[in-house]
Amino acid sequence: MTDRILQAAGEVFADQGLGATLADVAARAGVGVATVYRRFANKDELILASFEIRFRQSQTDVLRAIEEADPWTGFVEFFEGGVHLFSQDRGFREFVVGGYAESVGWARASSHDHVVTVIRRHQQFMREALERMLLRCQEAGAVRDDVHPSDLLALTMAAVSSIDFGALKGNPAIHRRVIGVILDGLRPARNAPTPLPPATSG
Amino acid sequence: MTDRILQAAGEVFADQGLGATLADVAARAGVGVATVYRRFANKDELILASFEIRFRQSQTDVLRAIEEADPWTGFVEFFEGGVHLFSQDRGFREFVVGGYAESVGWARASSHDHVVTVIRRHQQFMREALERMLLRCQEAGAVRDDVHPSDLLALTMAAVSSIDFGALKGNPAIHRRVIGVILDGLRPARNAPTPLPPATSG
DNA sequence: ACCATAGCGGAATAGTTGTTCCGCATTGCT
DNA sequence: AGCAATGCGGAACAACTATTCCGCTATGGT
Repeated sequence: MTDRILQAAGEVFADQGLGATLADVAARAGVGVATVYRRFANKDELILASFEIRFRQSQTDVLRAIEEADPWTGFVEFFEGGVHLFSQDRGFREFVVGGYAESVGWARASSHDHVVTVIRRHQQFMREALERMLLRCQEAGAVRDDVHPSDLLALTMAAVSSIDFGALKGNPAIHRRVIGVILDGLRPARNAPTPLPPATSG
Repeated sequence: MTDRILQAAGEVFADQGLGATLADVAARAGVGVATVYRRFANKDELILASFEIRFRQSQTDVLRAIEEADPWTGFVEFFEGGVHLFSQDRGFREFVVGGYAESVGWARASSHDHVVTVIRRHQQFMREALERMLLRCQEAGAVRDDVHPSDLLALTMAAVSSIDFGALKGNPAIHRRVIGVILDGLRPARNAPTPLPPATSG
């Protein structure tokens, strides 16, 4: 039953965002709210648990990028694939872009500490992995030297945030074009721009 | 008194975001909530009115960019200056990035129509101006040809959203570096990257 | 000075949502 | 079957905030 709730939470948060009601989640899971609370201390814990699969996926994505033979190819695949992950989950976007992870919104329940710990651990992992990915690219001359790992986080968030713009404008693939521009901006030098993906696909 | 309320609203929304309470605004203005409601039909109208100055500023920024002798310089100044505007107003950021302008959040009161009209007018203006700015750059060979005006909006929002990341991380200038990368990505060709601004200034 | 009135502040209202509580059903044991 | 206990659903509770209402005050005219 825990699984059914997690599944429902994942779906509801993915398409309504974090503002979705626990009543919605419960209804979707076909259970009462109390049952949700019996399995998860509070909404934050539920959100966190429902995102654990996303955390894992993100981590897998970076690792794959690092293991890719060509550093730059790995980098590009991370950006495109990793960011694509976000395009399917509005809740996860709000979670990351909105800074929920470190803002007041998460200072609610007694489980605060646990939530913060899990998030910090994930952030730490991502930070280190991104740094390695970046360094590898820079050593190979694939990425300009003046980019810092924290820039990468910010650029990722920037790219992610453009997903909502596309969704809003009925142009769901526009974030791929934004990613294209950003990737080109990260190159040390180039004679011609890498063509952007068409505005409508994906 | 209307002015005092607007002033207070501007300040409160700027540093607490759109979630700020009308009680906060009233207190800041040194008046009761009822007085706020006597001057503005509801919260949306107040928000809108308090942002009108930002709308005007944004419009001025684009126009200046278009009138700048060198198209690319104008473009850069727009991005840096225009986006800088956002860095000082969390509410305005949420308004633009969060898609408040066209999302359900604004389907509240009876003033809905008025609010939507004003926003649409501003968006229309910005869209056209950005398009002109972009075209001018492309004709001068300063910006790659495959960029579309709607990409510009998305890129602007992406850059804006990175402001919050910087604020969160205690690195308030990181959005300037994000802008730097994006601008470089918009160039048709270049031999070396344009150096990014240092991570700590501004 | 008195009165009428416009305009104010803050309490009361209404709606939303996270969280808890309670009576009931179901299940498993004897 | 009878009983106990586990676990459920939904109603009740609490907190928050947009919005409205009401009694009072201050002002301006006579």
